[in-house]
Amino acid sequence: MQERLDKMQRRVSEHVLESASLDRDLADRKQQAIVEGASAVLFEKGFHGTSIRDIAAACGMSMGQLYHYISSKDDILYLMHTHTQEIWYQRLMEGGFDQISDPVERLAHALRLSMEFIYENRDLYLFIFTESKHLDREHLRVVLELDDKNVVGFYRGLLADIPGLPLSAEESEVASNLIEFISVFLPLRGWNLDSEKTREHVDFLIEFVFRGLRLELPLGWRAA
Amino acid sequence: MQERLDKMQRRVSEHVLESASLDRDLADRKQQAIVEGASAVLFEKGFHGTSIRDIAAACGMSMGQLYHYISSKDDILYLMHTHTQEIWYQRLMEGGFDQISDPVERLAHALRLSMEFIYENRDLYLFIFTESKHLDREHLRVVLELDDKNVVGFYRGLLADIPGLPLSAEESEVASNLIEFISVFLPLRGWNLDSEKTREHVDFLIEFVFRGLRLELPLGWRAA
Amino acid sequence: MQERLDKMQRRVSEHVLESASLDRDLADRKQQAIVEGASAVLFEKGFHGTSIRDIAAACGMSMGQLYHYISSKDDILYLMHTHTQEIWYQRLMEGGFDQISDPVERLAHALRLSMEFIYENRDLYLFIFTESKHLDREHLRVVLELDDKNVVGFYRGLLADIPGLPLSAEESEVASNLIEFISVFLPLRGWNLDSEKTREHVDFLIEFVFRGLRLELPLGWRAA
Amino acid sequence: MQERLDKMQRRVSEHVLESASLDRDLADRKQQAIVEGASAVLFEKGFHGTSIRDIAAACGMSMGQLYHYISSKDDILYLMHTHTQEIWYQRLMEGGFDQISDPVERLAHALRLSMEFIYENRDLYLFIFTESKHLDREHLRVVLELDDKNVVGFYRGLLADIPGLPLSAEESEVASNLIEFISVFLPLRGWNLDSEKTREHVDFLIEFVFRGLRLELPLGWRAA
DNA sequence: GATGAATGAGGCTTCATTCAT
DNA sequence: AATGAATGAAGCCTCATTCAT
Repeated sequence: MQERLDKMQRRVSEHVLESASLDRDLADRKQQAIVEGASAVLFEKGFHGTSIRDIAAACGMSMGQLYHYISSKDDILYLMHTHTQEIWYQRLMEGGFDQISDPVERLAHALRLSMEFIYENRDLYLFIFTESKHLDREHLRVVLELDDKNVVGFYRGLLADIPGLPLSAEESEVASNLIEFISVFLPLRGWNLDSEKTREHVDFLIEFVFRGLRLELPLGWRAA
Repeated sequence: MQERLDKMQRRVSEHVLESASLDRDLADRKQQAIVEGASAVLFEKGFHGTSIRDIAAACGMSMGQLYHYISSKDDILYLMHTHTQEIWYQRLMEGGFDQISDPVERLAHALRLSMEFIYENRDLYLFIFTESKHLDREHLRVVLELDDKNVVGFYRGLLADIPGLPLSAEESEVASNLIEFISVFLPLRGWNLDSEKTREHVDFLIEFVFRGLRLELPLGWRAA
Repeated sequence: MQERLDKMQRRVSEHVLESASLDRDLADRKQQAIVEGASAVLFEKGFHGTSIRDIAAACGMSMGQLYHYISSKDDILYLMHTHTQEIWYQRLMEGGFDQISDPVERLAHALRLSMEFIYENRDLYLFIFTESKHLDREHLRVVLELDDKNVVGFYRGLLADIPGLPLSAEESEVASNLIEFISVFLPLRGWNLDSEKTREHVDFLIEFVFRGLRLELPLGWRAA
Repeated sequence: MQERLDKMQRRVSEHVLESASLDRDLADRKQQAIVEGASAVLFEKGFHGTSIRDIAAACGMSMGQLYHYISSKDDILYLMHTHTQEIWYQRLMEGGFDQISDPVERLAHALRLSMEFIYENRDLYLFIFTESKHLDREHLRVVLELDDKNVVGFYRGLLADIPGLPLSAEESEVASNLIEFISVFLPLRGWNLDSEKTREHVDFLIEFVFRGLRLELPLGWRAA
């Protein structure tokens, strides 16, 4: 598991910069700083509404410095995507998710952790999902690939571990993608909902998913 | 029912142009032409990537003429949204949906019609959902309001009509929004899925939703 | 003959702008204005040293206007080239060159007219010959093609008309290119020479070429 | 003769660096390495299209190291010029040119050696001639001076050595410059010509020059 | 009424050179 | 001594909107 995360992280600077003479560690740190520095402005103004000048200012970097660690504005969008996947995965690991042996319990726990995390980072997720179309073709390909491997693939793996899952292979595939989709429902389409009751909404969504999958929720799942 | 559609349509030109001297019918027809003419370019290049020149050319209009029927580029985005809601509603009506008396059957039928329609117009829906963030504040407000009234509200009404629906008020509200969300799943996140099996996927999604809502699917629902 | 000139001129706006809705006449006039307006700055600072802002200012146009009539800075370089070929050809025609029936006399006259014209426009020719390498691949191809057809081709035609020219086909080909080359000698490499004696230098160059070609100069050729 | 070459070489580092503390020999060697390392990139991308980073990378040096041996990017252009003159002169010397006593034979031999050398180094010559305009004023002055002294001056000397040369002083001056000019004809304007027949073209050019100068070619000159 | 030429601020990106490490 | 990260001005180009014709 840990090795997958490492692979994921290492990919970041690989895909963004190729310059031979470059301190890779520094580059990674700076890219991290860019993502963190840029987030607030990007969430507020959107990707197209934010200029490179805005981003440089928000990161406390000069434009020139910025361009040492990215090679185009699109790279920032790309970094936002990989960053999102990384921190999502990290949260799952920190949540002790991988210490649960029962696969159904694991699914329930993963759903709750995921939805809570995504809700906490709702600005980020709203940004990611509405701006992903603006990635250029090559970056988009990589991001979708990573998503398929790491996020959808994660749920695919969870479902596959459940013995006697009453779904066909094709249904499982749809379900894996659908679960990811439903997990971002609150940031993407939750504006009509009472934000004081998020906890209840998450409970409902988890129940909804389990029923949809014809699974019984484990005992005491709400205690999570 | 028909009166709701009328109200929806009438809103379009109201919000876009205020000039009293304009023939309202002509304006509506031209706006229709703009939306239809612009769609292909917009889907291909995205809203920011498409210039007013591109749109004028694609509509076979001069830029001047274009600006007689819209007052800013943003209006076009707004028109795309209202247009989408309109044709969605129209399809539902044409689908004979309002002649079904059993509320559960009506829900099943509405889901199928909706998902099929949305899949047929997947470029449009992808566009709408990824570009909605770029509406300016006022247009956005109106679009969300319309969506809440016409689309979410539509599902809200359907659920309310089901006697003994085993959901709390809060859960119903979440569910109405979630149903709309799931109905656009295929265009928004279906890229991993085999496009030859869309029919199966729609079936699965409908079953998923019904189970999620704790409802039994009506007999013969697949025949639809 | 006149038809060749027309063809040449018409090519200019064809290659530079494709936009469907564009007054072709206006475009041609504006492009002419651009070439004429930009020349002085370009000669002084070179192509790379001159910014689009400089050029716009020198032409009395806004940058936006400039870009209605060109589609990139490179286009200006391209226009300079075609413009040069045009005015060179125009001068030859005005010089009554095509009313001379004896082919050898025609050559002598063409050489003198050419060299005089090129010397008068020495800044332009210096610019053209030293900056041509900076044309992008496609424009370069077109320019070389035009040069081969119109300028080198012109000399090729003159040589071909001379009965009993004591040169092989291969030698004629070299000679045609060499004549064009020598005709720009003064602007390109004349800085060591006394600019008061240009007339003499031209005479010498013409004699040099005729001797090189094993041709006798026609009687009274100096009077031209 | 040798002393002229030495003087030429010594000038290089003199003009480029003034820092007294630098080992002159090391500096010369490094500058040599810079010219040789940078050539390929420069020919491919042109002077403006090549960044200092590109050059440093191509030379296998760090940017810092590069700036120890040059003081500005322009210096590199300057070094390319002096380098060109040096290797040209070197080739002439190696070609045994200075062992020929008959002045007309010497001219013929020099022309052939020159043209062959220039053709072999056509990328370099094309570069030199098209980029010389971008030298800053002071460097340009020096380069032109060196050219006048070493290259044109070389031909001037050869012509002066020919007894009974049927040219006036003014004509000789033009001729010296013209000979240099014609010797770079193939790289600069030879693109229309069949590159398989370069040998023939050189022969023709030499004959052309000799006839132009009213000189008889020495017996057996083709055997060279 | 209809056209499309004109505006000009602002977008992204590059790069020669310096200098802290 | 040697490195390459950092600077920031300046480069080319776009485009929503207006308005003279």
